[in-house]
Amino acid sequence: MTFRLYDTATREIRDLVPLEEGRVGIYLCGLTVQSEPHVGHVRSAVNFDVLRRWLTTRGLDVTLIRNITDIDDKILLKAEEQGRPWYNLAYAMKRELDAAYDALNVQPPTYEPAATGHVPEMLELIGRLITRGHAYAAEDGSGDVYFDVQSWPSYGDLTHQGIDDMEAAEDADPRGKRDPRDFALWKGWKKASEPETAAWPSPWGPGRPGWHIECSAMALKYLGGGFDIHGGGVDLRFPHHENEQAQSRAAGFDFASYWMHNAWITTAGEKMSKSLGNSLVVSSVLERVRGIDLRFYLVAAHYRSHVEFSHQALEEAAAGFARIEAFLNRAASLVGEVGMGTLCADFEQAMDEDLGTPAAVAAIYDVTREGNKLLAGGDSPALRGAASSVRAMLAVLGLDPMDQHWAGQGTSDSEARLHAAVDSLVSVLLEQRTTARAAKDFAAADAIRDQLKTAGIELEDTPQGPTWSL
RNA sequence: GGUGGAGUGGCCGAGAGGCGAGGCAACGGACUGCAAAUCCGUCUACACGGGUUCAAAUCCCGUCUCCACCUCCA
Repeated sequence: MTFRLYDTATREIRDLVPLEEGRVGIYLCGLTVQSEPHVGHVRSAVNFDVLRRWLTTRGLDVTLIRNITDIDDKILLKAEEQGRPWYNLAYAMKRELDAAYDALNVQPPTYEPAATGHVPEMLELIGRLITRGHAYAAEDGSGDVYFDVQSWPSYGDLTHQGIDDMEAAEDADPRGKRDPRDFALWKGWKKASEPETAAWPSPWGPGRPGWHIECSAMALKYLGGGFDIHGGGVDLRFPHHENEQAQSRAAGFDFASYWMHNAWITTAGEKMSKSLGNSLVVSSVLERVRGIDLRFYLVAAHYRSHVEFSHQALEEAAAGFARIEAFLNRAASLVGEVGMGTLCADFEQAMDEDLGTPAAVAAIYDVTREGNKLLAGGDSPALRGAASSVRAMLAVLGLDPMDQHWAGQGTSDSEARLHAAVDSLVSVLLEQRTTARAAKDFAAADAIRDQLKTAGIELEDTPQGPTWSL
């Protein structure tokens, strides 16, 4: 069985055949760090994190590069509005982003290059494009450098558009362009409105890189001239990815073999976008549910499906996840430690077919149900098998509740001690209740149960005796 | 104008010619002193109108509605 992936460029699901056997190179467009990350941003990160984890469990050596765009128009604009240096804003937002990734258990990439650290590589690439006749310095003295789309016949291939069908930019200002569709590789420094710290020296005068060239330069540097998968959100297909591909291939590199794009999360039917101001900032969503619940919600939908975000759906998902989690906890209390078991066949099959996480989750529920039936029989090899299998499958999705990563999010050392203290108190009450029940004094027994419930403690009667949880 | 995507049961959400994905909620049953939890069962859906086929949510034609991208949005 081989892993199959939907390739946006060819519009079909095809076998993933790595350029180098046993190794996979992935470049994921990260964020422009200009504001707090919202749920849509982390969806992308979570999807590619699942891809990475699955390829790794399939025995592939994965190199994942996810960049940070830490210089661009909007960063400069917002920093100006907020009256602070642009690099201060970019760094602060980068830290927010890291916190969001961590809250959702997104593994750090192999490397996370920042645009500002790769200006020499970009200049070299731009120079190469000029030499090959695919780029030119603007003739208006602006210091801009543009890619010449007319010089590259396959421009538009990735998104299957003919260049003549494309709408010209709204602002008819051609600046120094030969064709309105030409895009900037390098943007000359505008002394009047831009800080000196945002300009780097170049053969065309001081300036800063265009957005598209950043990703090409960093992908080529860390993954080589040809690599396996390039990913990002669907909106990046055009112009960003089209431009990346054009400039990279025009410079003589093969670039990405597969293009993978995740769909949107919308709110109220509209795209979640910074400019619309309807962003669901991750930190505020996490005030209502745990990070693991949000991750489960994101993983339970297929990455290419559009998701209409709602708190109700999120809470339903959390309720569903709680059932799986409860099974693992009950199993653990019977068998002791639950290890990492084997993945069931349905799960593997689902994941191999273009990361079919919805079917994979269904497979987890199947095993959970079987496991719950086995629970009545006490400790058994079958129960251990079911519990360890559930745990292993969850781990592939980054959702293992026993992973210490999640433990950090709610169980501090002092909380653990508090839990132990409450446990000893509740145990006394549970003994009293058991005695009362044995004496058929149900009024007294129920009074204890109600009392605990008022305090926020739920009881569960199991064949092995009563247990409690908050 | 160009290029794509979507419409599925009370709700969320898979599937892409034929064996009722799964989850949440609800209801019934088992278990329980009663509950909770768990298990079993019930709720047989695919925007609309045609067509192809032994068989259509799935393919074809048409219609409606919604969404995205078209030069710096995950």
